[in-house]
Amino acid sequence: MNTLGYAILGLINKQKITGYDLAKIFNDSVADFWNANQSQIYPELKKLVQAELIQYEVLVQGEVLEKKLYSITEKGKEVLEKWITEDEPPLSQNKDIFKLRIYFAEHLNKEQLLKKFKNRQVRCKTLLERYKIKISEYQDSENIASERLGDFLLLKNAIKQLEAQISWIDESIVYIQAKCSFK
Amino acid sequence: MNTLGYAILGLINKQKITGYDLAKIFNDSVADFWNANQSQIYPELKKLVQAELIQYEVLVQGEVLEKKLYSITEKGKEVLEKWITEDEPPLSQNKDIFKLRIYFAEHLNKEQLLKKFKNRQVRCKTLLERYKIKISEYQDSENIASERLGDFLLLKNAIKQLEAQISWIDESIVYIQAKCSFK
DNA sequence: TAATAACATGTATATTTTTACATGTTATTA
DNA sequence: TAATAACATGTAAAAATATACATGTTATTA
Repeated sequence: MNTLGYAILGLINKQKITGYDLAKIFNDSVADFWNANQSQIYPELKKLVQAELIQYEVLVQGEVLEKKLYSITEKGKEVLEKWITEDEPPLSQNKDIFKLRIYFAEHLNKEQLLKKFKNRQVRCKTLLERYKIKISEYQDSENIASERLGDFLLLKNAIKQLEAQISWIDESIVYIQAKCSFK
Repeated sequence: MNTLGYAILGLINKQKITGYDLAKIFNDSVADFWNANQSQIYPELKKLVQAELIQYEVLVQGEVLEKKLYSITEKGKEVLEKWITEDEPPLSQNKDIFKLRIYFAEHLNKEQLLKKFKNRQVRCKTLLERYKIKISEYQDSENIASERLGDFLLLKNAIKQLEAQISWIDESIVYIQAKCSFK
């Protein structure tokens, strides 16, 4: 079974959920460390049902619209538990087109390079603001329910990473501006 | 053309190089923001040759071993230049199994969770040391040749990101240890 | 009430990436 | 000199992922 399967299993374990809402979670909350689109999610759900790791009940909304509400099975819980406690793979490399282009920075002149950094800066700051709003919902960080612990820790992580990213961008901009020997 | 093609093009543009050495670069220097293995690299090289973006000369090493030394063409330079100056795609999401598991932290008890974090801590610190050694080669950071500017900036980035990661891990460990309400 | 946004589930196709295989050479070192 | 690690190029097949399509429903709002 692949990682996406476990990701879905873990999300379904948190709450009964439809495929559609799973897709939304992959685009929102979880997006910082995993993602998937609906064309992956629906087939994967089918596989998980076949493997008897999840099951579903059909709800009818309105007159006819059927939606499948998935829940985890006992077998699913066991499989999930086992996977979570497995040893970690090596540190993952993160593909990043922006960084790849910066790596080839010699092709850019000062203005072009600065433009790239400033564009990235805006994007990072925007995202950081979003995360900060999210984390402000955890006022009482001393006393977080265990089912929200993961969310909280990863939100902290995302914020730290973004702050580091922004700090790097700021320093790079200063460095590039100061550098006169530039084509 | 896909991003890997541009990555290879950019690397070949820095220096004439063999497929084998490209693979090494993808596992070493560039690994922090892009990677590829030989089964992707060789077919991609073929495509680039067909598209006349690169060319090669055959070198003979020892008695019979032929190796292909690739270099960029004028057309290749133009294509590369154009790609580098393109607008950036949205911030990329980085899939990370460790974070995914932490997101499901409610399944772990205190010791298990701490073990995961401490394991990650060691790996990050090891990598950080490697990067710090690398960056120490740039003593005179005021005066870096433009063809090494990208390397330098990205090394800085990798170090900042790792430091942020480690700081997050440290704080998380303290937080988890202090948290008594734990199964 | 008509238009539209959001909800909901899926398939088909193409692309990308990984894993494993397959073959042989050259340099090092025990 | 025999064994081995590193060098070197590639293919086959499987798995994962992305893009686009296809269809229809329900809730909102102008």
